[in-house]
Amino acid sequence: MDNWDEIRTAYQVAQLGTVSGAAEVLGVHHATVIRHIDALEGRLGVKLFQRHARGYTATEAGEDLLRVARATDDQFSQLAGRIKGRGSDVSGELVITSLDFLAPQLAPLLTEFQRQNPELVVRYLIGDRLFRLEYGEAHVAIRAGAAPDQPDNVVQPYAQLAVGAYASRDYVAQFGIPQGPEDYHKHRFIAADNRDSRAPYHKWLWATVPEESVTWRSTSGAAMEAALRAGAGIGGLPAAMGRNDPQLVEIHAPRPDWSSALWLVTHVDLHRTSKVQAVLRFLKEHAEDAVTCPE
Amino acid sequence: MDNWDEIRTAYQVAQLGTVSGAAEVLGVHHATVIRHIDALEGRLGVKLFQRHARGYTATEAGEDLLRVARATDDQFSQLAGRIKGRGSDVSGELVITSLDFLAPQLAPLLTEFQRQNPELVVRYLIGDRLFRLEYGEAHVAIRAGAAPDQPDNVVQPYAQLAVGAYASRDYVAQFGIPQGPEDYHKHRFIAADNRDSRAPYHKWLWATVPEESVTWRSTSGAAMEAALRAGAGIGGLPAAMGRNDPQLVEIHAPRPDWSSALWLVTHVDLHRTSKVQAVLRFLKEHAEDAVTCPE
DNA sequence: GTGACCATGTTCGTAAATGCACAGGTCAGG
DNA sequence: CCTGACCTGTGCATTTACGAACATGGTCAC
Repeated sequence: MDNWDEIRTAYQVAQLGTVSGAAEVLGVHHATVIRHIDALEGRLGVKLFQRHARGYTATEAGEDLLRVARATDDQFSQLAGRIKGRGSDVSGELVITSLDFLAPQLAPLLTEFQRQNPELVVRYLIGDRLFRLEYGEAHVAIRAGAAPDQPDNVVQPYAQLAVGAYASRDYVAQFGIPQGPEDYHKHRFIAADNRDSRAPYHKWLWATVPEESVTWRSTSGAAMEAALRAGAGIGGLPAAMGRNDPQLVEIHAPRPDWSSALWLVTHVDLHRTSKVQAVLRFLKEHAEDAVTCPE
Repeated sequence: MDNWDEIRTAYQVAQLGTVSGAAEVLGVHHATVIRHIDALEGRLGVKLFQRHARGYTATEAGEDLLRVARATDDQFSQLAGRIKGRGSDVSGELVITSLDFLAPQLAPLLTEFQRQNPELVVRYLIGDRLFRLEYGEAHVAIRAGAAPDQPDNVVQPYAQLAVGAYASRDYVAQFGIPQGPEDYHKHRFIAADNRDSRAPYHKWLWATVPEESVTWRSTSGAAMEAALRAGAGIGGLPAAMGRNDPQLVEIHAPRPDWSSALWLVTHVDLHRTSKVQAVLRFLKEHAEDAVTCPE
């Protein structure tokens, strides 16, 4: 039972009773309708209609087809409504991914966006691996560093992430604040456990701070943040986080050479959907509030 | 949501995950598959798939389509099975029509046929009007008289209906048996209330019997038969009926010029179906047993 | 009866859908 | 690092399917 269009044609004929009427509804020539019916009957080996001067009347098989095809037509109509509806409003799932250290800033933003679009289900993916837009794992990714140049990905500049150095009040009470690089050997630093990290702050860190002073290392940004708050040492943080937290002390104000670019990345197939467009617009409008830090 | 073939194509792509795989299953070129997808997405205004080098993965809309189309595919498969099955065995309805006076002979035949095909539902239509094969009102019609020459009707000779003249025992006891036409004016005859009837017996009757002796007239064959049994007069009956009924007396043996031809008529669209073929074969095999009367 | 109208059915030229060939890319395995 | 297999994507030639016109037959109203 291949060639669903012929079934659709037969369905209209069965419903209307005439070839001409079906042809008009379907927007094709009545010769086409006749050919479809003949082909379908030939393939099935059963007459679906009895031909007479007043039109076509369905046989038992035709009546059976009429019932099935009517149900199919309904289902397809509903499907089209759902799909088109989904296309024009912001609902369903929104899957967004980023590096973990952006989670504290992004989560409130996404929550507000969800408040504006109650139909939305937010899935905020953070993992040790990069989620791949090409496989549909996420609608939007927020990436840091050099501009991604993946084909099929639409890249927009999002914000410049201001990064400063912070420590907990406990740490400052115990170790003080370094007045310059000459004091670094007397301090403890937190860093990513990855010498090849391309993040500007970490490149600066490994180049400037004595290795023996980098006493707390982790592959997890969240773990590093937790260690920082627990007083393990001085760590780089987005300025928006460090400055708004009364428990943290700013060791170094954000420096231009520590900042890294943030990019909004979407797959080209999803970029033009209204849902993705809406979230991109929202994120860009609120970028300065949350991610960058005014000097 | 027109063009069901594109939905079917998208369904296969969603199920298999690759354009090439879907193309192979569908028996078309993969370029065709791509064009179908593009056309469908363009019409819906929504991306159904995300393209990447390893294939296509369905978006939410594509997943929705997948569910609906899978159900449709199942239903169409079942439909094809039913229709093809219906084509190769004898089941469902068998609608047959005839003139009413043949009912006593046909009914037992149809019952036996139904016994051989238990799946069959027999609808034996008899009415004051001729049921029309062209409109699908019946699968098989049994007609009497001259060969019908309706277009689109397949006509086969069925049997020669032997007609004799009969009366009830009561009538014979009262009036006796006419020895020849000269006695007819002393008898009572039953006839169709239609001087233009083309039935051979009735044409003979109106031409031979004095009009004042035709004392019981009806437009209904069943009513005439009932009147005959009630002793209203002498009437023509199929010999198979009159001779097998001990309550009836044969006034005249069947005469060749009274007999009329019976025809099996089917609509050309139904004639080749196995169900119709089966019933036609059965009726012809049992024609001599029930309808004609061996001399 | 007769003409108007509507239906199916067929033929033929054309346009749209299809198949083909090739390019470009990714991924897995040696 | 390279190679082969497999996927998508695209321009071009071809075939299939379609639409226009006409023929034919039947029904209904007048």
